[in-house]
Amino acid sequence: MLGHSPATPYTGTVNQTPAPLPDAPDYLQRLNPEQRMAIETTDGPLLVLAGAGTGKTRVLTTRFAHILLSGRARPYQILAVTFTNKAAREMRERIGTLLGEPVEGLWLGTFHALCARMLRRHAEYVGLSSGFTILDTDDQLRLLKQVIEPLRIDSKRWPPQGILGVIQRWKDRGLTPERVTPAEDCDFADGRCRAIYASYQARLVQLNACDFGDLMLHVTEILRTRPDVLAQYHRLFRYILVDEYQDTNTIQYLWLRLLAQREGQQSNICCVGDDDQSIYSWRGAEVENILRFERDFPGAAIVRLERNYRSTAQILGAASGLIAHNDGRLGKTLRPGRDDASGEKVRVASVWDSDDEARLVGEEVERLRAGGHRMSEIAILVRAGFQTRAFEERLIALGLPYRVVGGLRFYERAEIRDALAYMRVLNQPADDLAFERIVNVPRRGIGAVAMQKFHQAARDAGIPLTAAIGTMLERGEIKGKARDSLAALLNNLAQGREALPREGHVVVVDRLLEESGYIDMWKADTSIEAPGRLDNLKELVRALADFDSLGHFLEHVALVMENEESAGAERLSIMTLHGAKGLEFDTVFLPGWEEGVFPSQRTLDEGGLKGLEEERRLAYVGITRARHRAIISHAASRRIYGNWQSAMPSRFIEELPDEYVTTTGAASQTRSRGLGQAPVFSSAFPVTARRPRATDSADKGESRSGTALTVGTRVFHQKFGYGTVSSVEGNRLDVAFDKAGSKRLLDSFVEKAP
DNA sequence: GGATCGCTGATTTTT
DNA sequence: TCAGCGATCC
Repeated sequence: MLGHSPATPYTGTVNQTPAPLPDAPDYLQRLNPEQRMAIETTDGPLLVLAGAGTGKTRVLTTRFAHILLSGRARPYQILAVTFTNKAAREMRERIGTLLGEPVEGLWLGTFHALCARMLRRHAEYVGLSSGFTILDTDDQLRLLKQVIEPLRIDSKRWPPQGILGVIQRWKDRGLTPERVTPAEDCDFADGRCRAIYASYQARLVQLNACDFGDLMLHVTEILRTRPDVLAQYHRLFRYILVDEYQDTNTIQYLWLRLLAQREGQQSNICCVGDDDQSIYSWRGAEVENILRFERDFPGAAIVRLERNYRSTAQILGAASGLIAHNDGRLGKTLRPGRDDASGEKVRVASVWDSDDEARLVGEEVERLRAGGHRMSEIAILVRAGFQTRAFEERLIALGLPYRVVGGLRFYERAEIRDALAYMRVLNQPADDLAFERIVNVPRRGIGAVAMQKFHQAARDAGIPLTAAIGTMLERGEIKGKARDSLAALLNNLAQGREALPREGHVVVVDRLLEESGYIDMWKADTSIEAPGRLDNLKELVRALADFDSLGHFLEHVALVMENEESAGAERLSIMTLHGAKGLEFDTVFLPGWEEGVFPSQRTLDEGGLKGLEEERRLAYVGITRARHRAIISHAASRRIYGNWQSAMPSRFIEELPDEYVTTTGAASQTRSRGLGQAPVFSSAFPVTARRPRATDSADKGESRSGTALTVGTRVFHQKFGYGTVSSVEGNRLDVAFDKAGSKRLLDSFVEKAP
């Protein structure tokens, strides 16, 4: 495998560093030789291994501009793929800046957005029509439940989410129902997943809809089976650029390979990625894709970007030392791009518990703020969501402005989903899932029983729900309140649809939301959230005006679905390590580096090396987010699911090279001085609030310094109370506590019982 | 249709 | 511990 031969830095078609020509165009000035190589090696397959902070985005965008400006291709002949909308947007903007004007008609976007665009052109090949709806997670699940229901599957044992997960994983691997072999289908839902998958797909076609996975799956299937369509794209795309290649899953890989491998021509595909930052295997990403690049594209050139312009030498040293513990890497060492001998060492702080940890971080943030540090340049990066709470509480208490990144998104709010459902039915009357969502919102006296009847009628006649209800109304088969309210709703929708070309989508949607009573429903709501929801709805209608049609708007929402938050606000960010990928901050806090938290308990339980290495990459990503200052912390005891558990420092802490790290608190004692010391809280973190517990223990600890603990010794722990030492292993103890049971902990957190 | 009770299970998340 | 869910009751 490629990973075992990382010796040659550059292979294949390129072996000379282009000399920085004095007459090189402006946009190529002030790039380092590796970057120039990555940009100027335009033809033939190229893998750019771009370490954290090595100017990856700059290379990608400059390469794009270079291909255009050197006359190698027209803008629409370059396919540029990213994972997130944010990355796509950033690329588009920077290309515009480089070229001096915004460029139109680019094939630049996320895998899914590009596939949606392609699928609209060829939808008929997979039984859809070009106006198909893209379902969100909610709809997917609802649809799947409908499919499962008649099968009488025990939803306790086999939750629909689980089945949906199986289906999605198949889709990630490029498996249509026909391609799933019976052998693959036995582990879940008594071997009926394959059948469920098939009927789920059939229902989607009936609804003229597809889910997210289908965007990739359908297009790949078309490219696989329609040589004429494939040839068309081969002729179109002369160059392909891929960002974050290490995150591609199998279907994305297949899609790229189909587009790149052209009969009788070389593949001008350039993939940029970093195997050390692959942290999404649990989502189907295959690091193998990047490790295998040379085999897939023979004659591929490889360029390594290793000069890091982001972080201090100390931070890079710590991160590099850590990631060196992983096997099977493509091999890459970050070198400081600038001279930064004055940089601070990475700090590792030991604390008692999560409250202490939050207090420590809060104090340090206050200190930084007082020193003029920008709040938006500080981040607290956690492994998992539950860790954020302690920090939030502390920051609120201190009055420090923060935001938790990655909470509920705009599109996930109930009122936005409702309003979108109204628009979807307006746009496509056959959208049963959307109709179901709104039929009784606001209340129209339609219960489960009535819906059952409508469904039956629609199924029998083979028509959409709205059509079936329309027929039933005409025949007088619906009575009472339901009759009037449904007639009014269908009337609103029909009139809106008819008025659409005349009055425009903004006016029509606005009126539909008003006349259907949806807006009134929230006006009548007395809860505190209601005004906010009305604001959101106004915002949504306002956003409509940015699009030339309802269809385009819905497409955008389905694919982009993100919350455009007020940027630039002076707040520190709390987010997960995953969420921080691609970002950078002056100061980064990395709390919770404990066995069982980071690496996570689940990874430890699985016991595999792969999982652990991914956690280590996550740690690497965390450290490399910091420009100037990284502060790692670990607590000796943490409350997990309601009870206190003692925690060992993360193995990743031990893996940091000593010369780049300074430790404060208990870890420093255990790392360098060994047994018998109580936690000492470093003066590096000036204590403003009094911490009686910690201080007490430190004092007592010092008074008995030098006393070795042996098996049978009676000890006292601040949280667990009294206990007896049952084994000693270096500085690690097993203690049988009288009340709290048996725990494993660092000797420095207990003291000899009086 | 809405409130209440008890059970369960609890990383990481984009599109 | 505690939120989120489904079942149950009014």
